Amino acid sequence: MRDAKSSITPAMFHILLALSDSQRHGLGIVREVEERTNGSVRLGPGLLYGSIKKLVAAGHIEEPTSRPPPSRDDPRRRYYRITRKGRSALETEATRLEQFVGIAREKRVLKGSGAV
Amino acid sequence: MRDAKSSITPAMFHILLALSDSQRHGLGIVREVEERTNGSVRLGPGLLYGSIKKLVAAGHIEEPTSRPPPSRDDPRRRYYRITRKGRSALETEATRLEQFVGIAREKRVLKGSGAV
DNA sequence: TATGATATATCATATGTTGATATAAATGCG
DNA sequence: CGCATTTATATCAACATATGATATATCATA
Repeated sequence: MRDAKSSITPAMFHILLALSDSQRHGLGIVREVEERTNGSVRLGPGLLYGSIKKLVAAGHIEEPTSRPPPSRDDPRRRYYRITRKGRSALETEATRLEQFVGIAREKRVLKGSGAV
Repeated sequence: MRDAKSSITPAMFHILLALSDSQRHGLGIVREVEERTNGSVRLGPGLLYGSIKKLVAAGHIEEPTSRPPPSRDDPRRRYYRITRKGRSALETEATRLEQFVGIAREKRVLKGSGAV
């Protein structure tokens, strides 16, 4: 919906979150997101590579010059790391979601979270 | 992105959340959402009425038989209230968002929330 | 050296969002 | 009262985002 000032898409949020603690390649991002969310978020190839392209264009992520040691590397892979700008956008979005969860808690939508 | 088993859209989430503590009419929903989110979520007419139509079709919300006393009513309004099914879908989505915020916290993306 | 797994990439289609436009009735005021 | 403004619902074309099939190539291994 109409968000206050240009924010990231849900797919971009998950990609940035996956890159927030480590650089990863495309399918590495997919695995991290799937594991962390218990399979509730699954990024298909169209969404993944399309979103990566936009995130690079926006300066939210970039390809690092360094790669893992050849023993653990695979030349087909393209690695990405989050930029300062990307981390800032991610933080903004995480804070927004936190606010939504807070509203849900106030309205007693979430089970077992007595506090108001 | 590809969510585990048919879930609601972001717009539907906010509409259900606005209806979770009171029945409201269309523009009443818009106001509630805008206030609660500090203006960060704004529902335009296309998204509002389109989403309402789908939520009714899905059995997540319904039009109540009772209306406010004539003194406070406006016959142009169409009121809606959340159903059991809608509340369940809302709870599921709120729990998902809570999980995402938890991940962000673990990855130290959110400022001033020391705990891991 | 074949086979399956991994990896990136694109595309047509489907779904979701935006904002302009339309229509009409309620409200406020000189 | 008469008239402008606000409130209210509704639709639509254009645009953005997501889905899943398809393509291509390389890697790992039996």
